[in-house]
Amino acid sequence: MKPLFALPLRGGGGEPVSFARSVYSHGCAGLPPATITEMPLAYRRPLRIGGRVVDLVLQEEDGAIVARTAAKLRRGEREKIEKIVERMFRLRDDLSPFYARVAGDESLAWAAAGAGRILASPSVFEDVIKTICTTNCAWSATERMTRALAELGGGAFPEAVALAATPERWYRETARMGYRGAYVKAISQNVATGSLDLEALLEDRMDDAAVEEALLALPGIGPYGAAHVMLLLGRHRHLVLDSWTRPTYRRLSGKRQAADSTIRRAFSRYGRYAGLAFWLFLTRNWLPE
DNA sequence: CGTCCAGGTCTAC
DNA sequence: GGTAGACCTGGACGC
Repeated sequence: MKPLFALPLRGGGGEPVSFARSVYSHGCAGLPPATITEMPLAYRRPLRIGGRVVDLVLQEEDGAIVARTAAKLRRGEREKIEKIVERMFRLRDDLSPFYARVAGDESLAWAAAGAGRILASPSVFEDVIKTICTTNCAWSATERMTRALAELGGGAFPEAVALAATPERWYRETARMGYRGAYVKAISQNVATGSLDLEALLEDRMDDAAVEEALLALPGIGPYGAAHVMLLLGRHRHLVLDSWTRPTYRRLSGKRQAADSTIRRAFSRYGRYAGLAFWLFLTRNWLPE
């Protein structure tokens, strides 16, 4: 397969980007959820483009993210895919202030080698829906729900129009989403009609408070979900506090117990990168080395 | 077989 | 603004 394009592994501030250390916070970016150990070699990701599903392979070569596909692309599609990959790796984010901040840090200095690109989905819509599928259930249930969604979409995550047109029965009996089904369908309907524009949350001009407010207004998205989606949007202030991160923090920090307010205070020194610092602190052992 | 709860959120006080 | 209770589902666990 010939390369489609090569995106330099550099962030918005010219800082290094480690392909192997670009991981997603949850199973949210991949379908099916890829494992972290696959990342250093290649990242496969089915992508919907021009009304069909294209299998995209991304890997690191000579300091760049190289994309390939066996599919025949039409005019303009290569550029579209390039934009999508740039968004997924959040290559325009400038993490250099964060790297400067952790340079002398005992627990996070390692991150300055290019970690912290939390892989996002091709669309904010996909990230939001998948995040809802992580709430109040075991991880196995999240995988089941996202697998069902991918299957409905013919291999890639379905578009809002398709989800809006899917009967409740499917949500209940096939995806087995329980009460989440109504949330997913409602959001999909609003996106499909155009009354809700989740992709607008990608705009840099929006401030964090406005993005957070818009996310919290969505059914099924609360403080946890908003913090999670915001990390995927490159807005790193909020800590993702849930039933996995809380005990993991206690285990790694050696604290017997820690209230949310205490954890927040412990990471407040990272300022607008507090949420990213927290996440990297928790997931260091997910990464190679 | 019943209870609990998992990478929470919503509603009703 | 803060806090119980309910909520789909299905695996884990105790009895």
